[in-house]
Amino acid sequence: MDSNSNNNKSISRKVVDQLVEGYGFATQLQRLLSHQHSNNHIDQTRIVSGSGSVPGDPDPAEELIAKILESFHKTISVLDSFDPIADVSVPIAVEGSRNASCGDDSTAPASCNGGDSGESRKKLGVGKGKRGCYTRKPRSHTWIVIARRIDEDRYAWRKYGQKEILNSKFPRSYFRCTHKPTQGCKATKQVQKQEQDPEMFQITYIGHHTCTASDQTQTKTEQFDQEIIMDSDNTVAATTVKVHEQENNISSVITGLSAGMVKEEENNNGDHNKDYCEGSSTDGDLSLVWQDVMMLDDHQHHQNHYYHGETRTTSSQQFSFIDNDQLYSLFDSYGA
DNA sequence: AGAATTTGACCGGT
DNA sequence: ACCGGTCAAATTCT
Repeated sequence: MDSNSNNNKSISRKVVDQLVEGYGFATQLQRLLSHQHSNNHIDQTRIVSGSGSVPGDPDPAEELIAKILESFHKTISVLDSFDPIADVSVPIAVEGSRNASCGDDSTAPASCNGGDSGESRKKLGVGKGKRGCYTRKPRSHTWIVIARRIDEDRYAWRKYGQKEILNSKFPRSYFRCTHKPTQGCKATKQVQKQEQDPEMFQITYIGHHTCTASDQTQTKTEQFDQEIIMDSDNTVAATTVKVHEQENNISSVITGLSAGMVKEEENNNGDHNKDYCEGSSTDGDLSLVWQDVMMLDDHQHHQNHYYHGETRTTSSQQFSFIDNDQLYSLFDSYGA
């Protein structure tokens, strides 16, 4: 049992390592392509997306592509080399549809706080009506973004907690949707500086926004995904990887590099991220990059697919969402 | 004054 | 028992 789970963990670690590596390459490639794109008028033959490289020209893009392929190939090999049969059962979580009692669900009856009267709240030590009474909800839908800016998403967030995390240099901050009290929006996010690169933040989004943007500037909403993706304003931004989660959280963090401005966490106090709400940053819209990656085995260049949606091409595109359904199903099925 | 953040306490999962 | 996530009073900000 134990050895099995250890084995699983080491495998998943390998997988993640490889993915991280591949992801880094992919990011570089994007930069490269983007750079080439910006130089398009000078040297059109360099554009990789369409056709071809110049014969005899040692195209760095090609090399990167090869590395990417290799990296992801290794990943697949790792998974292949692991015999899932040995591990057997994989608890497939029911996606978060319960959420029983009090908790932060605004629709939930005030069962545990005894009506949540201000009275009872005050007597903390005295037994019931204590704060912190909630039921931990199953982590429904989470994905992780590595970004230099924590306001990348432009939603309106309110910080509700901060905590020192074991083995982490930096505390983790907890945010919930500003509209939770009014609209019961359950979206939350957690922000934590990366140890390896303190300029980068790991942002874990949990749940989708259900708030409507009635009191917000809805104009952003439709474009939200793309905004995250490219953030043309600041040239930035986030190399992102989306990670679905079923239950036994895999929290695989896939890092990426990006350049741009840094915002410290305090900036989140400010107003700049108050103006947007609604539109979900999420799955439905994200391209199925991962599937493409997984198929690189058989096919060759899919890099064009990394661009999501309407190709609102900007020279500073720096993104890539990965649909990780496949990754997760892999992880799940290997019990990672 | 109201909104947002901070921070220590508390709860639940492992 | 420990640790992470949430609550809510206190504090700070606008």
